Amino acid sequence: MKLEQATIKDIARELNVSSSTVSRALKDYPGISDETKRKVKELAEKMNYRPNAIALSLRKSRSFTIGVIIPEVVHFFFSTVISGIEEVAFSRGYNVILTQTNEKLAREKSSVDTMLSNQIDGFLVSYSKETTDFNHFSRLLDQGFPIVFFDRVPEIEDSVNVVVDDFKGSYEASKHLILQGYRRIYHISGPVQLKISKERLRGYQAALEDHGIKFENSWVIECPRGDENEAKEITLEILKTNSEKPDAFFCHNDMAAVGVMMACKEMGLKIPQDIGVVGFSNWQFCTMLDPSLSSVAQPGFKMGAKATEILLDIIEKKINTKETQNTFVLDTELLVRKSSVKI
Amino acid sequence: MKLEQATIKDIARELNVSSSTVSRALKDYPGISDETKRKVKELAEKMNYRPNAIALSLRKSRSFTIGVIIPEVVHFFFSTVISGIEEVAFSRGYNVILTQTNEKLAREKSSVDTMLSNQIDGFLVSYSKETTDFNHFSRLLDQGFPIVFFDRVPEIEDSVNVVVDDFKGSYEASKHLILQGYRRIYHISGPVQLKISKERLRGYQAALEDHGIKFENSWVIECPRGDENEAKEITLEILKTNSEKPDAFFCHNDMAAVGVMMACKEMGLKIPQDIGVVGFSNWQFCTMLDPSLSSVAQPGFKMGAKATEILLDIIEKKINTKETQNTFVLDTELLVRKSSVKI
DNA sequence: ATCGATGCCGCAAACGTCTGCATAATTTTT
DNA sequence: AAAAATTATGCAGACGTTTGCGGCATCGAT
Repeated sequence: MKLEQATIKDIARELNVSSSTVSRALKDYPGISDETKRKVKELAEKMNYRPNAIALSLRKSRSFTIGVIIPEVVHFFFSTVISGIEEVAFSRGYNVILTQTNEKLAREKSSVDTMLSNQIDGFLVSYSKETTDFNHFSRLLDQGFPIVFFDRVPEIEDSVNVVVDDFKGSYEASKHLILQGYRRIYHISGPVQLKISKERLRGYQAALEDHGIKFENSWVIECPRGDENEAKEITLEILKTNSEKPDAFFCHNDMAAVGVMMACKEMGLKIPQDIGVVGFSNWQFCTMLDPSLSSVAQPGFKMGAKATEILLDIIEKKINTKETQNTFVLDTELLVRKSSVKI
Repeated sequence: MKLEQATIKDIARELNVSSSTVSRALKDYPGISDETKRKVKELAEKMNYRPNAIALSLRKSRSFTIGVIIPEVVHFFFSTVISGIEEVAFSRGYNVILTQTNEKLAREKSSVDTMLSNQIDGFLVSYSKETTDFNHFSRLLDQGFPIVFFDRVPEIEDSVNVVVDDFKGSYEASKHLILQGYRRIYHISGPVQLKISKERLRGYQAALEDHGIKFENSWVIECPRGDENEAKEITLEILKTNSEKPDAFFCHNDMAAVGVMMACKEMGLKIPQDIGVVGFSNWQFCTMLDPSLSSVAQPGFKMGAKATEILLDIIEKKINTKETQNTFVLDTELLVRKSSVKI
């Protein structure tokens, strides 16, 4: 059953005027008498007229819709980003259509295609872990199509990016561990192909060097999936085999940190007395853990809002991609909790 | 900068045929020679032709898009529902446009409006905590517009709903606590205006009665916000003032359960030895807590998938709203972990 | 040679809205 | 009183697709 929606034509017929007049009256165009405007608006109200956005899109070749592509909504961080995106988009009269890639490249590509088919005005993208080739995006960028990348950003010339300062956040977290007296600080790192993984690793290394701690390659362990089970396995492995044991872990994300904590408990090690732990992203559960987990908070809402503002400015030609700075960096905040404070 | 997209007309001009022919050739309609089809398809490929979904929507008065309205994406449960929705929608050729209401009625209403403006083919709705009047939905239902409600469902005649068996899940969880030897089982309940809150309360009461435990009204405490801080406050209050102390808590959701656990720890009570705790929803963090939290798992993905299947069937007229059963109930699963097993 | 059937394709209208241009009616200016 | 300016409205075409209908060949059968 289709919804019988009143159209401009219906109003026009009823009032014995042309659809042009109705269209202009509704939009308060000049050159329409106040009397006519009043009648049109009244009837529109009465007939519960609702403009057909599809027809408008076709006519204007603009859909007032932006496409958002993210890896997974279940990630707390991404879900806060979404809120920021919606907030700005709605307040500026845009709709949001969203798809998650589930970290699959194929899904990412097909999402791009169907969104383009739907004539979206621009993209907001955080790409999948599988994505190493950015042709499907750079092709569009070359044609001048508006895209803003956030969080996970590509290394493409001229792409507009919004990121958090992973390096600094990572540096601060590592420094905090050092100042607390931890010395043998291991790093559970993320998948190396992601730029954020590299940045977080760099921050960690820089902090160690700056504080005169000689850094060992064996202290860095990659944890590609980044979930707690993987991290737990890896940590157990380390705690059981390594001759010189770690006394702290700085983790690429909070899930990994949980894995580390579980492994430590299993080995009878006390946190934070024997082992310090710091995570990244500040998931909701950080405060619920025992001990509560120190973490680097990423401003998800702000990132979503900022990225959207930039994208809409580009779409509305308020800024020019070629002229604008192309990477916007947001600050993180280190939240110190019990897991990293020696008593 | 707009994307210069090739249209059917462009292909037609290039090949000296009419747009009708191109349209039909692309869709393998009968009555077009194989030769022409080949040429059209080849050129379409070469020109990177992508159908304009907007034009199609206008022509067909169908957008192949469904609108999803949920309270908040940060809720783990809802984010899994979204995955289920996307999965089914995409596989059946539909797009998804999503908005969160942030539990605000005004936002819910305006979302309905803009989505209707965008000619969506149907709604998938879990309404906000503020919503007590369902006129904005029942009006549409009366006109035969396809809507499926999930999780939070209204008590409207003829509305099609997908829910989990809150009663049974709640009953099983409470029974489990009883069988573990807990007797003075308190219930931290959700906002009373939500049907799910009522159902969970009923299940809890029924379990107690069936096992000969005399039920006291003071054992049920409403926790409207449902976050851990609120629950913690309330629990501390109970533990400090009540003369006859509880020996277990069955909570309306996992966040509340965390609050209970924090309060117990603060009071020096051991879980599960002194106090048993069971939550609801099985958030990711349940396994990360210490002790791990027993919880009633809701099949979020399945719920999203099921609701979408039903909605699309209604849209495509495969089923008739009047004839079909109108409430689909999915089973929950009690996941017993350490927080509720006396050792 | 005629007829009917069949295969291939184009015309034109429609979906709902906007907008440049023309037109008609009214008022102002000279 | 005629010309010019202003005001209020309508016409028609466009955005990109689909689709009912009709037209023109070609072919086989009678």
